[in-house]
Amino acid sequence: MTAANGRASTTGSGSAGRTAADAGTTRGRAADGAPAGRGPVDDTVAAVVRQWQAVHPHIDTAPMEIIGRINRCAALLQQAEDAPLRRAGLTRPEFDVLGALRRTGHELTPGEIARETFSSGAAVTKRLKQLSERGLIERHGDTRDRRVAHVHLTDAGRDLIDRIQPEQLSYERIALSGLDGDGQQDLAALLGELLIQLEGRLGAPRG
Amino acid sequence: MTAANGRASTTGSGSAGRTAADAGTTRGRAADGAPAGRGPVDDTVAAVVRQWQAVHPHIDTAPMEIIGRINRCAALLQQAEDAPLRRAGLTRPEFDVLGALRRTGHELTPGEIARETFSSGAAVTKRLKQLSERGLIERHGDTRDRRVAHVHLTDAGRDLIDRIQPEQLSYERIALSGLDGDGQQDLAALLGELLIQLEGRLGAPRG
DNA sequence: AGCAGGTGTTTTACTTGTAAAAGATATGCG
DNA sequence: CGCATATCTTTTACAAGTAAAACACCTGCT
Repeated sequence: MTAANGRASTTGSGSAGRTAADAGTTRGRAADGAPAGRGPVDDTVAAVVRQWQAVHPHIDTAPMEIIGRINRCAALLQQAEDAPLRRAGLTRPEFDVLGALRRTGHELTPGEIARETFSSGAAVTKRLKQLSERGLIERHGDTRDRRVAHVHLTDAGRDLIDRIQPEQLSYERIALSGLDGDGQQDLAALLGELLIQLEGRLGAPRG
Repeated sequence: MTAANGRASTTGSGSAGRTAADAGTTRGRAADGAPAGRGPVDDTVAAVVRQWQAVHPHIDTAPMEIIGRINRCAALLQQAEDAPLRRAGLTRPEFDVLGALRRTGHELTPGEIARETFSSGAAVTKRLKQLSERGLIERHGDTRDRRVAHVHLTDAGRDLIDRIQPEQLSYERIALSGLDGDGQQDLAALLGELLIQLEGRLGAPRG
């Protein structure tokens, strides 16, 4: 259950949560969607940004407002998402292995699983050992190339992922429900755009 | 340098990177910004989503398209961001500690640092030990309440963070440069909205 | 005063991840 | 054929993180 980190930084991020004013918000849809009421709510990243600006009045903090928020959202969502998995006694990385096997619909080699789940081969080896001890997956060697193994879900593994995955999706839907439908679509599209750039640039060529 | 994870999952995420078509994109601004050329590029999350839809034709994959992308972006950005820090021999969590001290402008107790950086007290204890062994911070006990310690940057620590933080920001700016100015502002605003909801719901009350 | 209970920090025991090396095969080329 | 080199997976040694317990110290109440 451990090592489910929860990073949150951006250029020295973290945050407090005090203060009140308004600062790095934008035009279009922003923090002004609220009917009338109480002053603009502030996320923790905005507070951090303000602190940095007080220290270095001239810096351009735009990157922090995106990257800091991505990291912080990832951390908070992971905490929330972990709940359904915890109940099933699975870690997220383990869940990802089962998910990869389920959604591809066929056997995978450890190397393929590593690529599918963006983890190191060594980490996958460990996870596979545990998952097979729990009877959720099985492995057998390739007959042609005896270096490679093939991994597949057992019936139990398949049942488990099929039971948990919908719970997981529901959980996520609730977590995102603070954003309306349009907001969600816009956010997904923007993140997709960014991701394409990042994967092209930083991600492996991955033919 | 270790334990700088790099999670990427959403409900059994991970991804391949094959396939080509188009699927879960949205209206408004999307993957159609390219002048003419080659078919719509696809991020890895879109491919995963398609795989799931092939397996369970009726599921609503909307949450995956946001959360999966947030996680994947976070993982890729962290890799990239780590570069400048690595050169300085700092891990991200260590950098966050220095950043918190620098941006608040005053001494912090270990507990405050833990809150600022969203980490556990135990983790902070370890980081402080290392940072002080490297001469970047110093600590002294509170005279009133001898349980508490006060931590402050040394001159060396301050010089280090002041040198690295701008590099870090530049790095981040480049990483985000695939998105135009409007896209960045919209993204920051939407993430801020989401974050406010998440922090209100999942984050500690944090008065 | 004296103690029950709370708070700030560190320690302990253990889990998991990583990098690099080791194993075990495959493959290509002279 | 036979070796050098590349590939797939696992092992090894080690670095952090976590939860829970241990410490050390305050505070308030009787």
